[in-house]
Amino acid sequence: MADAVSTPPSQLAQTATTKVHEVIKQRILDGHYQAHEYIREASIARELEVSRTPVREALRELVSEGWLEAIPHHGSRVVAWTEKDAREVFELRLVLEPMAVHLASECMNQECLAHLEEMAARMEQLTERVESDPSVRNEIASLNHEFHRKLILASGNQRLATVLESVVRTSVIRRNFGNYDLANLRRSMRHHREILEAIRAGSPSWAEHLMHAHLLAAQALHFRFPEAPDG
Amino acid sequence: MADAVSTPPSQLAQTATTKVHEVIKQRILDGHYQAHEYIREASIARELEVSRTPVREALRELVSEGWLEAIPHHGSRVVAWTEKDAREVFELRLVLEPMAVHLASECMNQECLAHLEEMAARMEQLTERVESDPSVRNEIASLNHEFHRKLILASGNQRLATVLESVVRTSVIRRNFGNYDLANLRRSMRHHREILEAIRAGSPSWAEHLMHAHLLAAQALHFRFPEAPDG
DNA sequence: AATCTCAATATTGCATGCAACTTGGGGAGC
DNA sequence: GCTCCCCAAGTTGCATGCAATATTGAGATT
Repeated sequence: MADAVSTPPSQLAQTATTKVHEVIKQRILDGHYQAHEYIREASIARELEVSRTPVREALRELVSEGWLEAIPHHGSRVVAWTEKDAREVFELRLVLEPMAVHLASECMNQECLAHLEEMAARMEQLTERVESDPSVRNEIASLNHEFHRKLILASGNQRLATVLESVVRTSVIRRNFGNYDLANLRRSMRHHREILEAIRAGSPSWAEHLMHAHLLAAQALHFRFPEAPDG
Repeated sequence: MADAVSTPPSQLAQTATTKVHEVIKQRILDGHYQAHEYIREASIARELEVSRTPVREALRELVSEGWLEAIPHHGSRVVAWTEKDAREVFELRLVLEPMAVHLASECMNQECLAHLEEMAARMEQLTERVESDPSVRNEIASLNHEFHRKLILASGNQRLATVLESVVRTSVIRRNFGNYDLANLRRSMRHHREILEAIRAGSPSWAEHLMHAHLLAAQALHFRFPEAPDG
């Protein structure tokens, strides 16, 4: 699970800059770095035993990607998330993900579809264990993220995938499923299966509207518990 | 027109890095740097009389923003645009801009609407001069870009604006209106006025569908002349 | 007591030198 | 003549030192 969400800037050449980039990104996701916390070049450089140069380059990238915000001559800090940000992200997902599923169902190949069905099945199995072992929530969340990602990539529109990832990643990755009770989890999993059914049936419109409903359900739950578990 | 499309990374502190950033971006738009041309750190540093450090940082940013692509240990070069890229961008605009107009018409204030109407009127005036003075095409294109940008910003969704700008900027900025004959130009300008009418009438749905049609017309013209004037 | 000034400190911004890596060409071997 | 290997040139990757700028706290002034 270490390299799941990572996206090496260009190709996967392990250079010092990319290493710093990944470490900081992971720490933001982990919550190790909190909102509005400053990332000091010298301290992270000491800690990772590199010079300030690759740290500076990694920070620049993270700023461009929206993880950090830079204040000239003062430093870079982790961006803070407001309720408005969450609304903006949902607004965009509500439009882009149904579009992606529509496109994906028009050009989906059997192999990819089978893989997605397998993922959906695994998530459903895990869901039935969530009450006896709460730690599987994390596993489900990570599988869910990967499921959506794969589905979006299958749209064939590379830009759409890039844009969606850059919009989604920061917000929902961690908190997802914290609010879900067992009934809502089961419903979410059924949505996944049904979307794949629609794709297999060759109905882009069916798949598209299911995804729309799927996200509206997630949105409703999200705003029912405004600042829920891990805020 | 110099600072029209520029977006300083964070705030407008004129540092060497931002200067290099702006210069290279402008040169890509100008066509001074061609597709797949490598930008050598040392040469641009000599030319702008700075060291390689700010150049490297600017290049990193430009890679993250999608203007350049980096090949580790080999260099950064201007991205090349294929027909597939153009299709992807139109697919995204067709979904995002109507959405933006819908949102904008729900929260538009009178001042902003008046400004947009003024811009639309100016463009219409310029259109009638395009046959006697072909150079006004550039002015119209720039006004058009600004019109769409303002409209999108009025949606109130900052992320939507950021995403759209990052998707649109590279593709259509330069070639727009090269293909348009007078009839198509006039129709395009009428679309603008009608969109504003719909907003003033308080009908988000009307405005949204007009924008959709507006972009479909542009798309049709674009792909009618696959590699038209300034490719 | 409140406020303004200024200097000390912390941090980023930039320049330079060297190391690591990629690439292309020439020569040895087959 | 062809292929492989190795080296040299060119380019990026990184470390270090210094300059420029922002912040903060103490002390002087009102």
